[in-house]
Amino acid sequence: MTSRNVIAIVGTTAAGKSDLAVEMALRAGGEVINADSMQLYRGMDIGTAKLTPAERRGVPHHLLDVWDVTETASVAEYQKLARSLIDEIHGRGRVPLLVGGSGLYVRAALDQLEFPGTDPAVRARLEAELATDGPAPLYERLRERDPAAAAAILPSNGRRIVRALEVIELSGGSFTATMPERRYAYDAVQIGLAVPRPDLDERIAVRVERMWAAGFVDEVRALERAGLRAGATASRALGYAQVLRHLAGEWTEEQAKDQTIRATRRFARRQESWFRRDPRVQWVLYDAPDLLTQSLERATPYDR
RNA sequence: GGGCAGGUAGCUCAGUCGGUAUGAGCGUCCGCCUGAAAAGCGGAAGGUCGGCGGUUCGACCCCGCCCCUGCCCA
Repeated sequence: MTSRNVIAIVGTTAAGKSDLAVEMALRAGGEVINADSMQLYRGMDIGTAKLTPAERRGVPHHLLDVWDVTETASVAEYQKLARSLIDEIHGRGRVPLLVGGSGLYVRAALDQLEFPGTDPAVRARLEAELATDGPAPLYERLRERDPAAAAAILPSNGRRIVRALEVIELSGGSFTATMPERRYAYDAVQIGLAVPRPDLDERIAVRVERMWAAGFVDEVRALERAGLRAGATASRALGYAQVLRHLAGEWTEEQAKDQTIRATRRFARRQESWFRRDPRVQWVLYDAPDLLTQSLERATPYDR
């Protein structure tokens, strides 16, 4: 039985991707590569629903706990890490299982996609400008230098305008503001775990309740001492951002919890729309009795 | 039983000194996304303004009665 080069398991948060991945890895002789932007952070365990070592059941898991919460995340860096891991696992004759709900990270690992460079100084300057003047003047400049990019970016989206200007400045060229055609860089397959809305909303609420019961607030408190507030990415993670506001006295603990549930649902909707657009994703119902079999079948091309 | 406050979008509420509701936030639905992506941004759908009468050219807004909710007094 030959299997694909790389098996990806995608879908919304709380769909059960991690557990399925372990099952599949056990059956297919695989190793898991995390594709969840927040699970890359060290110490963010409860809030990201990171599998405990016991739950990993002996299956090697990669790209967990590699960044400090004070570091800003980077897809480009993730891409390098993920790809070298894929090669490494292939070298061992094993199957890489890419698992996570960060759509862009999955594409960075699997697809032909190149990220133009960055420069902290340029970025900082543009961001400072955005902070003081708002997006309008920056957008005006973008329109002059790269009309095509400007047409694809909304005038109110300061973040994307800044990045576009940064790339243009550094490269002297233009910024590709639309995602390229989907082309795998590997012989990959993506399995999507589909969860009907009502179930999904319920699962999210349950998950958040469990996080709280498991001592999530203490986890955030400890990370706060480790500099979480200074982390541009980690401080904005679902749950962490809300608890931070509670710790600052802005919200009660109950409010922080409710807001976390809301925000997570909103996020799950964004994840759905991201993965739904990718016609290559093969969907399986999260609670199908033969979920594992179905998933393994899809990971095994009989047509060659 | 009496008094007061209130009944406007799924929820919490603005608002109109009578002239077809610019309604807002949240929620819902949909879309975008190339070095922060659990981030960032955009669009749409939702209301017989508690009910029935009356006054008026015209009522969500004024009047009457009724229903519902909350508080207070008996």
